[in-house]
Amino acid sequence: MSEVSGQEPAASERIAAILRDEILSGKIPPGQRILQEEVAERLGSSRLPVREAIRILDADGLLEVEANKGARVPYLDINQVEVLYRMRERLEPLALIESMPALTEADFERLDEIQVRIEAGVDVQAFLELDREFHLLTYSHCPTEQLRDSVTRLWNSTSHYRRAFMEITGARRMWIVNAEHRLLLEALARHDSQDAERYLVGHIQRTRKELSQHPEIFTH
Amino acid sequence: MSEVSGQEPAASERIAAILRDEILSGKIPPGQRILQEEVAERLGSSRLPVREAIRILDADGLLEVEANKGARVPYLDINQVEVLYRMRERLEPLALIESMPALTEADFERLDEIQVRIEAGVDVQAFLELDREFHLLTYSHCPTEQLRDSVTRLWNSTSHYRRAFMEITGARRMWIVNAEHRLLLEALARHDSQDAERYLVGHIQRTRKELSQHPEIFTH
DNA sequence: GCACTAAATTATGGATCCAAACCCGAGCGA
DNA sequence: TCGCTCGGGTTTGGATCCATAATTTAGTGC
Repeated sequence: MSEVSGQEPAASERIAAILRDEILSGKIPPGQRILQEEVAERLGSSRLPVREAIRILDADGLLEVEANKGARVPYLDINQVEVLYRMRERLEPLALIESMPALTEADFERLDEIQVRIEAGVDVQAFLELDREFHLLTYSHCPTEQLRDSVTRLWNSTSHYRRAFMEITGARRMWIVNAEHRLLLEALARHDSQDAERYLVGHIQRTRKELSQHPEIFTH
Repeated sequence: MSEVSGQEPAASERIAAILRDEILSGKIPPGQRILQEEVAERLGSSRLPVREAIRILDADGLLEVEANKGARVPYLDINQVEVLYRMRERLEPLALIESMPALTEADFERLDEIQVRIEAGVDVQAFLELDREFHLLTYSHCPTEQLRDSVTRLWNSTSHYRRAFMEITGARRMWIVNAEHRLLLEALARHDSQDAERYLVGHIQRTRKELSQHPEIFTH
């Protein structure tokens, strides 16, 4: 057999993953309507698994669906994004605390590798992907799936605005991100949950404040 | 036409609502498998809207689905429920703060009415429903849908264990709940967000601690 | 020329049928 | 006796077809 995979993921999962990528990468921007038939044809399936995929992405906070009117990538206003960031400030430290004790040596090596690459200077798209992997990796051993999922949802639904922010501000203040990441890593290595939580909250809070100084991101 | 309703909610929504009720009320307990065909026949529809309903309830945290293996109400162990309570301790104060300024006179009247009925003494099922309405009403004006949904998810996925706890402990320590609710109401009436947050966190924390003293709830 | 209406087009929602995966038990062999 | 394999039945996953709701467009009357 050509497929080595042990478990074929259901077609709906596969389609959801593809659409998720396209939304997170900005290929499908906020406001754009998702046409079931168009997606089905493009991905070579019937409309049914697309419908299920849309439900999945709705649950992920990436789409909003209205009965008989279809699905679209939601526009968020500045107040909504602010609240999403405040949710992150409260939930992510909990995920970090739950995950921290189980972080392995391999995790720390990967985290360091990611941070080195960020510091080497990368374009916006690469930074967004690395930054996402960095933080979600620090939460990855959190044993409670609901918490991991909630955090992922928050990252998903704010990704477009993080990109818009980065594209506006460029790499000017990147040294702050790097300093915060380094401090966080150092606290994690010491297994100092208090410091780790403090640095993480500061990191998210600062981002929120800088973001709210650019209301032009939210005009559409 | 006999139906006055302006907007028929989709069948999948209707079915999801029915199943949600049955899960929250305990008619469908943790561990029980959901058979699509059985539900479809019972509710007089085809399997398709049931499938969509299952996706919705999965997103609500009420079901867990596995590819090709169907959906079931998840068992949670004591550690998972502890983390869900810690999430509540962090998220619900935020929802309360966001909602508080928009609470109306009618809301306060309803809150008082609910509390009076709780104090009058009710059975477990009625208490659970009133308590849920009480708290969710205090969050109802939170303008961010994601936050309201997250809080609702947390209430949903812990409801079974709240019931089990109440059935074990009975009304013995109900006076504490009543005192906490009254203090919370009073702080809300004063528009004192600091006090309201403090009382709310204490309320949830105490419940979590009492719950964790009854590990027998989680044996199955 | 503009506004309102009605029909046609388009997209989503639902039902039925078929295919594939999983589960359980019987039978065989070590 | 235990374990493995093979097969039938059950259940979920996917495709196609039809119904219904929304949108757009063409037409008509003022």
